[in-house]
Amino acid sequence: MKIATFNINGVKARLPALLDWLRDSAPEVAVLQEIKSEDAAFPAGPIEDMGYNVATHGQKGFNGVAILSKRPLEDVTRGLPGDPDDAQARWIEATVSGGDGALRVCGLYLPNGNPAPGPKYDYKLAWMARLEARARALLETEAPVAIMGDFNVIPQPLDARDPAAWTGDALYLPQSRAAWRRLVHLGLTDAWRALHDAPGYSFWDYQAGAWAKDKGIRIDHILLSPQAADRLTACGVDRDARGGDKPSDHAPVWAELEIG
DNA sequence: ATGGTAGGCGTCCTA
Repeated sequence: MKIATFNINGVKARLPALLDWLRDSAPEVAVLQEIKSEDAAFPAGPIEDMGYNVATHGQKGFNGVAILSKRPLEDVTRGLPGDPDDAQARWIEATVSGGDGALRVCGLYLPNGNPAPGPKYDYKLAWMARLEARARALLETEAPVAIMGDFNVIPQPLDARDPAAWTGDALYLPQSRAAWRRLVHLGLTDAWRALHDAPGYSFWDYQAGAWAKDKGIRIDHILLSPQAADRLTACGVDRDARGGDKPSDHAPVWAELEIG
């Protein structure tokens, strides 16, 4: 089962690029971030025509997440637990059943948090604390779970071409990276880092020729529960998508799990 | 080199 995450930065502007990527990479399950669309306006038709079931958790103008799956989506839930007053659409879960087991898929768009310090950074850290609580509950199920999306965290210096440029940024501040470590240390496997020593960038700013100079960062991650990590066979970044026509500023990240 | 670019129903905000 090939699973993938892709921050598409606006589904309306990105629909041709999204359809091209789905055709070329053909993930079984894909989570999307920054759809920047309400549920009713999400262009599900052309995606369903490619054989995907679609579940969205949208919001007008900003944020918004979705899950696409060639197999039926079961038990869909929307919103990260822990704060009933949080109106930002950044979390969606669904179960995808394979022939020999089910995978709980979580798609997330973690708050950027800039400028830091400030209320946006406070929101990021509070959101990460809620994420840790949700991950702990998911791990207690002892089932295959994938928590994936745009984490807006650069875990280590290796994950940035120019780490010094990110000093003081909410994506790289010690508190952000400590919260990431607390999450992973619950018992999750960072799929890319488990299989690769290479940087594995997934984001390049539109500005200042970052893509041309490969000044990237790795912020799109796939975290696996032990029961999912046992079945991990490959992980990759679809860099071609970043170099295409009218690209997102992110590239998709995918993992292959031996779940039939 | 403290700029630069992109998307969204927007005369700015978010990234």
